[in-house]
Amino acid sequence: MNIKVTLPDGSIREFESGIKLIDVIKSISEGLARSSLCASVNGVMKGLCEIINEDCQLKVFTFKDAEGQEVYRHTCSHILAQAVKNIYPTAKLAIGPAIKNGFYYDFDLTSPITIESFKTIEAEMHKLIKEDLPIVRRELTKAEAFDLFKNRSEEYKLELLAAIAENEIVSIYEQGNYVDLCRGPHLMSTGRIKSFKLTSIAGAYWRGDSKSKMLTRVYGTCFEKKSDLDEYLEKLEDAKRRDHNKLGRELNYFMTSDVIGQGLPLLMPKGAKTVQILQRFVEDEEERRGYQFTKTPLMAKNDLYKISGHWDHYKDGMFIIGDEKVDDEILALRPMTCPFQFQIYKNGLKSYRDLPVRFNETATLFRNESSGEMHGLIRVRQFTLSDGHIMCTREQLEQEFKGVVELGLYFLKSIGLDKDVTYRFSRWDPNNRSKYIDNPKAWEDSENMMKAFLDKMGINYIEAIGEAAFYGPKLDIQAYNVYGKEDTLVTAQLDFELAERFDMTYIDADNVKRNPFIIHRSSMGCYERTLALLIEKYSGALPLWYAPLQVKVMSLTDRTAPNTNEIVSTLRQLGIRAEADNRSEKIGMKIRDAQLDKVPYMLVVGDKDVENGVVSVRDRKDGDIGQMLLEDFIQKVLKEIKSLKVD
RNA sequence: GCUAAUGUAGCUCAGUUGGUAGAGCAGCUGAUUCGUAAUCAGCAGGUCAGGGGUUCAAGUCCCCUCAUUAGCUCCA
Repeated sequence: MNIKVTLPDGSIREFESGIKLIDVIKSISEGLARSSLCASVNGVMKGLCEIINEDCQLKVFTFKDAEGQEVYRHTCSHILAQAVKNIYPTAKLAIGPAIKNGFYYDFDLTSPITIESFKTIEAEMHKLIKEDLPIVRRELTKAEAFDLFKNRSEEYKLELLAAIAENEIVSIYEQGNYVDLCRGPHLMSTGRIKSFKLTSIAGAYWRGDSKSKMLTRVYGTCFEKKSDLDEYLEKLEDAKRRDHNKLGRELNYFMTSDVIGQGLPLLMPKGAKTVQILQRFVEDEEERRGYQFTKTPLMAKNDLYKISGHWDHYKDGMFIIGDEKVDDEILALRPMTCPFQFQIYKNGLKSYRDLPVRFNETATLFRNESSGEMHGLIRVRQFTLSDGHIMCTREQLEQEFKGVVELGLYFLKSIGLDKDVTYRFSRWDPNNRSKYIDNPKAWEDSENMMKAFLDKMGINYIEAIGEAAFYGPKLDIQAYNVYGKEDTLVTAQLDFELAERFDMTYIDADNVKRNPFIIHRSSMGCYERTLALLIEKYSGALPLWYAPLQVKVMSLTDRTAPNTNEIVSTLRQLGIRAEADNRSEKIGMKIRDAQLDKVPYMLVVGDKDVENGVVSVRDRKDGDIGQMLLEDFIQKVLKEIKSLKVD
């Protein structure tokens, strides 16, 4: 019997039923057969050894396709597992998927794997690849699979099987002496893997549950071409060189101290200067956009957090002063600003004519992150947020929400991060209600509302279930550090609950008391985190307008030291951040130091410059750009600052 | 919090099977006054993260604490 197959180019060919996919592809082109890794048949992913026996639509994937890469890397994770089993026969297999740029496999080991063992494991993997073991897919009943993995003492596989429905058929993949429970698909044989490298080792909880056993996770990466692998590894190395945690310390933006404590970085003059510039910029711009600036206490009685719900939902994350059993009054450092600004809103009766009320605050917050979470300036225990809350009517909500998102984007664009973020619509998880205010109707309403706003604004977002705040859905603008780890930079949140809890009201036009809607928002995120991301993005060479030092003025000889001092003082009068370098060093040395310090402009002042009334200008990127009048240099700098800062 | 790695001069690092603590850069002093990424010489610099233990002897071996890093979990 023949079947009709619609080929990738749209043409239809007939084949004998039961033909292997690889043979179908070979009939299209030998070249494609060599580069193809997997295929989809009527939209279902298949390995190339699998057969087809019905009319179908065929798509073929190579390493150029995400589908092909995934299968390729997934197979490489199986080879890793096989190698580990060969070397450590007592190792138990957990799971081993493909991930972005690579793969991992989780093992339960009796003796630990170290980085030093990577060489041995990689050698074994090379051996398995060289043997070019065929990878065979078999389908078993759940009971058969259970027996198989029981005989092999793979307890984790048994646990995975237990979660599968009783009468379901499961697939296993075999290569040589190795068997894995796996949905697949996989490559046809181990020899298809061309270049790989094990990259790191880490602990990971079984099934991602912190109550479960900690397994050993081995990470690796693989590519079809050695050159692509090398390029990727080089990119990783380059990213590490930009790590703010290293660069930020080297360039004296921040430091930490053993006696101060974990997650409590100290911003040094350079870091503090940039943060100050950004804060002033944010505060001024928000004032223009109708925000009123507040300054509220850094701590409060726990009664406040009991009303807000934080005491129930996030007590573990707060620094609490006093012992409930001993003290009458318990204070807590604030982990957020909202209930404080809410108290200001409540001061005095509000009319609908007063709305929207927009409060902003440069708010220092304290969150007791668990010890393993801290990361440089990105995750810390004390930070300063460009915080704010808007109280408005239902009718004003869309306009206000839009304003919040636009403001956030404006700031991101101003500092240069707007192209490096993704948008996440963070929703609640109806299956995990203990984390949220249990009011499904309100969740549905507010999520629908936010979705409508986002769609109307044309924001390209992904939805994330279970990432909402406990009081409402969020739009999170996500940024990525040099390791690819994601963190929230800016957030805009709808709150349908706290106004009622805090008895925040306004008198509406019909003389009825109503609760306002609340938007919780940040506009530039928290400054420590933003600074970290900026250092990574620019490798420490921050754009002129918020670089801590803008101009270094260098004397060529001791004779011109008075001139550099005078130039520095002129620049400072105009608000340009300048410093003199009058050391008795050669100019090459001074330039080297200023370059390493990533100062945007260097002015060399020698006898000739003084004679001609000019300065010799050096740009940190373009090098020596020649002599110009100091006045012209000033105009150039001021113009550049203006053009960088505002869209 | 969990799994693991790391912590030696201001910085980057070396330090062998346990036997008196090392280099480069930075710093200080002196000389040099120089035109776009390191001038030369001399000097000084350490409770080897902190604490406890084993040993005739500990930077080195063991235990605890603190901090840093990667990943997991968490992230209002």
